[in-house]
Amino acid sequence: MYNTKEIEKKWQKYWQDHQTFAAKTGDKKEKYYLLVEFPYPSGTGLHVGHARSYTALDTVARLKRMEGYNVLFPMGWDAFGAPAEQYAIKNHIHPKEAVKENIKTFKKQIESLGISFDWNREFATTDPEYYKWTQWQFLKFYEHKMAYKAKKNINWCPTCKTGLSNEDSAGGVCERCGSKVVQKEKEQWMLKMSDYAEDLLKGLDDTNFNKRVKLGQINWIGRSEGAEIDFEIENAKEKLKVYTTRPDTIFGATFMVIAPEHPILEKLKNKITNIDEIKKYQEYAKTKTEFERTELAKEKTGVKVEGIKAINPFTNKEIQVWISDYVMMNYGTGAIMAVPAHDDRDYEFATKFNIPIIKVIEGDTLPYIGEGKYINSGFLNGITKKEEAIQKMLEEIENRKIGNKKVNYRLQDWIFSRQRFWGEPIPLVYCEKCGWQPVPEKDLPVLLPDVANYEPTEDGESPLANIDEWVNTTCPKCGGKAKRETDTMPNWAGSSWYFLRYMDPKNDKEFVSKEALDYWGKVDWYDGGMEHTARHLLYARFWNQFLYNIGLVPNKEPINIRVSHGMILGSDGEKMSKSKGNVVNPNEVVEEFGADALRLYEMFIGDYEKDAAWSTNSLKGCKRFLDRVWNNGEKLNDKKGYTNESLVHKTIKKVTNDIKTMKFNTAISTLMILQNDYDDKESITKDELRVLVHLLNPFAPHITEEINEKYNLGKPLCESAWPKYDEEKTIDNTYELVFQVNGKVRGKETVNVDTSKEDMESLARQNPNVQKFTEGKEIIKVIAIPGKLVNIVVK
RNA sequence: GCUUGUGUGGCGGAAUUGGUAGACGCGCACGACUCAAAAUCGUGUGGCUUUAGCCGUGUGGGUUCGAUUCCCACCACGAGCACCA
Repeated sequence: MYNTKEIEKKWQKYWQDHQTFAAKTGDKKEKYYLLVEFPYPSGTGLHVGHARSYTALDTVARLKRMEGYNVLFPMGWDAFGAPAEQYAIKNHIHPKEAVKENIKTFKKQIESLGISFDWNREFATTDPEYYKWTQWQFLKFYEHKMAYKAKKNINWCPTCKTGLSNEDSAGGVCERCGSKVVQKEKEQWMLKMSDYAEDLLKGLDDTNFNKRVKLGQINWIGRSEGAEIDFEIENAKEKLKVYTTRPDTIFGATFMVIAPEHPILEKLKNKITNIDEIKKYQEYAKTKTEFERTELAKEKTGVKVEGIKAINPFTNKEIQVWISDYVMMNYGTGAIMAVPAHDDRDYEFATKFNIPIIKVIEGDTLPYIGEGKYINSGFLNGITKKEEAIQKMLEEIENRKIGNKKVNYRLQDWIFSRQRFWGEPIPLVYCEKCGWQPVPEKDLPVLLPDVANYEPTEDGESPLANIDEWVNTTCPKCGGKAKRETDTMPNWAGSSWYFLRYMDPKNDKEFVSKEALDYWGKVDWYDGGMEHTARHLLYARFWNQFLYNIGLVPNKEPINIRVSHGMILGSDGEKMSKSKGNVVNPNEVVEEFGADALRLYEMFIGDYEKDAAWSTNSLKGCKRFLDRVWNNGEKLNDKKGYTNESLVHKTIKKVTNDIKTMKFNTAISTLMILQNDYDDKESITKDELRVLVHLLNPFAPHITEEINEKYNLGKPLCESAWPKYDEEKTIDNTYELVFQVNGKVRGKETVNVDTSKEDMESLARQNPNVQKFTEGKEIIKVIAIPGKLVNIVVK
């Protein structure tokens, strides 16, 4: 038989020695840029899920190369992040050491799968040569007033004295110590992503993302059309501005609700008679974690603001003002007009606190959300169409100058600060005299200090704040004493532009050369996990659009196609995890069955975009198929060409199309059908074997190259042109004509493709079994579809 | 709750400008080889009845000569978002 380990090693070395996968910037061939999300090199090593997506795009990459494209298929490491930092704190080593080790393991594992990455372009986000440019780009944001500092709440563990990500504070408790997480206000660097909401939405039209990916983006941006309307406050000059998508229901607005943090409370505190109670509620709202606000706060809470009243501008009636945490300060204006008859939340609130409810749209139940006839609504009465009522109301609001149309987005500005050690330092310094100053370009990168011992600070600052010799510096403007910003960038920063760097990874003069940007253009095909299709993709698009707007990149949208692969689950159908004991280690699979069998199986497992459960038996089936392909070598004859031409040409056509449309499983089953045909033959030609191993090569690159060489079928497959099919030869001369009576199959006959409808019909009538079912019955209709069937309808 | 996707044999899954449902693989059964087992090869494999047929793609209806495919209602499961006004 054959030794998978020897074969794999041999061909991996061949590809390395011949630089088979090196992409050439500026090459005359047409470019094709394939990208898989670079992994976080965790200590646990490669997951079979990584193998799935890498193999999938590797298959496409190998096909595209053989079709004559200059393929860029790079790989790198997204290596900043909390796990490396925590590991380092615990073991008193620098995180870069841990990262180095993990990358080594990961790389070795990926290489053992024979993925055709161009390793010449490898880098890690943690390389100073890389994060220099991440910092440089941050300064571009700063320079264009797209970065600013603002107070924001962070999840805070009072015991560990550290800020926590939402993931680390799931369930409202600190993941490490179990203490209750609270909200703490902190000054943070922000990127003005909300300015780009409309562009990020519109830009989707210039991409070929599939529906589910586009929807993810659209939901995240969350565009809504409505109006801002001013409500007067009795006895005060202040007006209360609300945002609503339903101005048509304003006659039913019987109270107002404002967010606990709303600034008007401070402005009107002298008029508010229950200010202590209000303050108490504000405190209560602040201590609530995100978890409590969503999970536990099923019941509405709130406090009536005594002493002030608002006026409904259309009914001119006094209405109550309440504060409640179901209104968010960071969306709209932080205040709403509540229409309890026609909004679930307002209804719940009004019933709980006995606030009047006025119906303005006819309907049987309360709250009634649907469309209907307007009542109790002055000039809107009698209208039945929502759109019409909204339009009329908007005109009236603008005529009376009490408000205007307004589009809102859920998309918020990007909180860009992290109080962590293991991230890109934000390259700014603070000078008492000159304020915030960017670090000059010549001083980039701002390196992380080489210390092995660092602990979180008492007050939630980054661990960097404790390292005096690093913090203290001079002001680039006045030369006086200054302090560095100690916050670092989020993990998302480095991954927001890495696809650009791959185009020109060694450049120490620019983040990417213009030449490389112009040559490689967009990422043609980007694959990643479902968990990244919302945020990461949005961040990357935002970052790129910003670079485009300041003239640094040639395309506004950086990615053409984005696909999201399904997960590989354990054999029990559950997500793989150590605790469940259902983890499959790709190393062990390669060891026992070989890389080709693993690759083939992961592509055969099912629909690429869906989750799939691991099955070692199915894997063995794929291995058996490879063995049968190998055994073809035993029965080669001296003849030339294909004995079953139409099957071969059909196979070439289907495999080619299926790979390009990600139907990897059916591509493989088509190859299995071809092999089954060869198995039925006494002997096969070299041409027949060559075409099979060629088509199989993108999936199983090692064994196919070995067979090709062993039987002198031709030059190495990776250096040969992809097989072409002849459309004419895929068409059969005959087909199996189906006879139906009343839609049921009653007989079949092989006929010539050009059999006329008349002949088809008479063949059907002559068929004994058809006669049996039509005998003594009245024939109403005969339908003849050439190439398919004849259906006789009887009564 | 909203948005969205998916429901096909014992299992993973094929097939949709509406036209032979179950390709391919796994598993299983029987047979060959073997002292025996594994591996391999061959045959069969949706269910029910057997010369032929009936039923069958989550459930109920509809359109059609013909529906896994189109339409309506419902059920189940998964994913994403989650008090966004």
